[in-house]
Amino acid sequence: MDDVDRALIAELQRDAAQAYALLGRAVGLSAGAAHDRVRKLRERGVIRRTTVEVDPAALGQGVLAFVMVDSSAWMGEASESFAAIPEIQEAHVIAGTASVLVKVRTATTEQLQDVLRRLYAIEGVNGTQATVVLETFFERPVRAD
Amino acid sequence: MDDVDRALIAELQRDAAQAYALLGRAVGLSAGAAHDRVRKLRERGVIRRTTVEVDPAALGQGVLAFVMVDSSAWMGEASESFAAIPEIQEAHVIAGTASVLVKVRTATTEQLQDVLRRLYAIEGVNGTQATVVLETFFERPVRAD
DNA sequence: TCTGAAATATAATGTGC
DNA sequence: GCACATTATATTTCAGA
Repeated sequence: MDDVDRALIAELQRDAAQAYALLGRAVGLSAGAAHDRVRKLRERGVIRRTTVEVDPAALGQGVLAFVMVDSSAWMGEASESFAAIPEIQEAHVIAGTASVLVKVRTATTEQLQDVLRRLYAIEGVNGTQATVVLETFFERPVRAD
Repeated sequence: MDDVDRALIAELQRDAAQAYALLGRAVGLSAGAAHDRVRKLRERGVIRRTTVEVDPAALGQGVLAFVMVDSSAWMGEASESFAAIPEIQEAHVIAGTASVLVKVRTATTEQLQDVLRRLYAIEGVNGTQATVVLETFFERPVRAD
């Protein structure tokens, strides 16, 4: 995991569809060497997968909200309960008054309300505190360099 | 933007490195037809780019926190001020008491503290309320199906 | 661990349906 | 808009340094 690996990752985050020859040139390596390093980064799990970034609004998910989920019980084993709600994009156990923070995308605020209803149905959930996003400044990949 | 397009996007989110022949088979299309639809989805901006998903911990960013940024002034034009802090992965203008919600990744809590310091330095920022993530249940792509 | 080249597979394009 | 065929291009592998 040296500077060349980090540069490769940064390039791949920018465009994972480019040829290895180009990728190698960007970091000062031959196509074969770039290929080899990327393969190892995948094997070691540093690179988890190649994926596409989509426009949520184009998929009919123009509403973004963060929801603090308050609970009475220990939520450390409740991962599946949250994963079962498809509108939830992220779920994190947090330190503080609430116990879980979730990121939710829906088409409408009515659907957001329905997600809150389903969150209340999870065993141990006491309350929710939803914060609706008015504008997203930016969402960018994990910093590689 | 029909069900086939949505299925294509879901498949590409799972693995954007697969061949068009496989991709087409997964949604009941020939390789050429799949290729054509994906090209159009890119042109229309539904698919923004092909990228790689990385393990933040492997890049030395094991600390994740969400920070509510309170402000006195209107923060609607402050995008660049937040973007200038590389540890900030996402920044959203929100409805509610705070005005901006940011997602931050650092190596240590000391570095998180330093990010808070830099947030305070932004014109109009009154205070911050950081919530450290203890465990991430999941982070998954935008729902396509 | 890299380079360079050869074999193999895929992408991209165009034609007809 | 889809399927098929053809060309161009990239991936993948391997020998050698």
